[in-house]
Amino acid sequence: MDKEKSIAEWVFFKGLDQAKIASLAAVAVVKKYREGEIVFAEGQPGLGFHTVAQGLVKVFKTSPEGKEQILHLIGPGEPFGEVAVFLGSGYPAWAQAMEDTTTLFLPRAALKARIAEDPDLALGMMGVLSFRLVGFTRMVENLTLKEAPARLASYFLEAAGDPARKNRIELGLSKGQLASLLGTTPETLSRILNKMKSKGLLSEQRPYIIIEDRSKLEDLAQGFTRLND
Amino acid sequence: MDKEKSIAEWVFFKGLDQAKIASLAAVAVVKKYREGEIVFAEGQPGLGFHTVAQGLVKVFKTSPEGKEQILHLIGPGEPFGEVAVFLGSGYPAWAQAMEDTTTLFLPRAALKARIAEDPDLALGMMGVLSFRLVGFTRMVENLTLKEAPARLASYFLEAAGDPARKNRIELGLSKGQLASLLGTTPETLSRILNKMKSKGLLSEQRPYIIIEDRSKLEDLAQGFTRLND
DNA sequence: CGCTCCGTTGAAACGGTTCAACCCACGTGG
DNA sequence: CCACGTGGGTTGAACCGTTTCAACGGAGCG
Repeated sequence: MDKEKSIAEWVFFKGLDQAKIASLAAVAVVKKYREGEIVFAEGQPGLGFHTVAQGLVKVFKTSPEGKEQILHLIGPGEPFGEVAVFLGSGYPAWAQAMEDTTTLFLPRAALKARIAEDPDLALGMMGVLSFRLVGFTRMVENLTLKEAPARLASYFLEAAGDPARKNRIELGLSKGQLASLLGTTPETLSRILNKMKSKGLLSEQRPYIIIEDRSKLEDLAQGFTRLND
Repeated sequence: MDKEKSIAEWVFFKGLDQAKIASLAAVAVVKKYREGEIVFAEGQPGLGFHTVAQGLVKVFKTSPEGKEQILHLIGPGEPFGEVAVFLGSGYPAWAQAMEDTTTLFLPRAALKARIAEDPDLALGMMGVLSFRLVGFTRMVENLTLKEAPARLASYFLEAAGDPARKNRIELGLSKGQLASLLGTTPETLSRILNKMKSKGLLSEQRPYIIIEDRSKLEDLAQGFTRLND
């Protein structure tokens, strides 16, 4: 994941020409958050949306007992908090900076006005929303149709990238946070990881995970195989 | 859920004037599906999207072992299959008619052209996508942060509507399908339902469910209470 | 009538969580 | 420089919700 990107590469601005980008940037507000700081709370009125410039933000839900489920991790160039803008509602989840983070904040009114006069921007935004939706369908599929080992395997394969030449994964996350992203607990994650290592599917060289047997990992991810064979 | 709506009431067309609706309808194709018929398959190229005119469609994922997870139920006036249009990808899930169903199909190119020239349409579409996204956040929250009884309770409360005067719910679904929507099995659903009845939370008068104790049901839905007290 | 489909019930098995203890790396302050 | 506390990670064992498998009941329909 790039630490920094030119603004023209940002997902949200992709394909726009310089003039349009400049006109958007003109109404944007730079905001800074310390590691651990809450960017917005669930239910809080959605006055605009953010795009991460530098840093990492997690979007998540919490249960009354304090358990958390991460919905997305947002890195540089990626937007978050968009839905509240279009629904005119509160934010549907929490957002918190996982590192010191800088975002570009676009106020709701300004954004809607721009979109209303610029079809390219509108189409880009719809692409972003659609992409999110596909991500959620996969997430629900993983949570309900696959067990934890398969979810972890899927995660590693996705993190390694499709080109599939890089078998070394840097998980820029604590294992506890990874567990929350995968909808499980740190304990189970630890156990599964051990089993994967002992079966030769992967190894660990902190802070990296090395995929040792990609095809077996893929079988696991798709539910063709169990971790108890 | 209404059995039929005027086209101007459809989610997707809401707020558009008659001329615009007419121009969209002109490029739309009416399609008919028998109960059980597949509307589109996962991965199949997304050549356009549908809006249900009459009937009911389920959008779902399947596991290799044949288990299914319903993502959405789509009723009259609601669109489905939109994301493939904006991503230019295949459909991310399956769609199947649960009753005899008529849809209005809008080809991809026509839609994109219309959106490019009509900001209202674009904003409407973004509203639809955002609404879907919020639904997914709730779904993931329910699946990972709540247990099955709480999910069922949430479902009933939502189905009863917020105005909360109507305590009689018609579930237009087989219990097996409801189980699939809630991410569980018919057997567990049956057991939970029985427990809820025996605890006086609700009763059943086919094909209706009657909420008998709304506040207890709410406590359950929010995880304040367990079904074993 | 008999078939099929849906729903229900029971009992066993399973995956995952929970709780507790423990380890270790690290940073802080005496 | 060492003692100490802290937070992330790991391990073990009991527990729990849910699934699975099998059997059965009833409604609807050819």
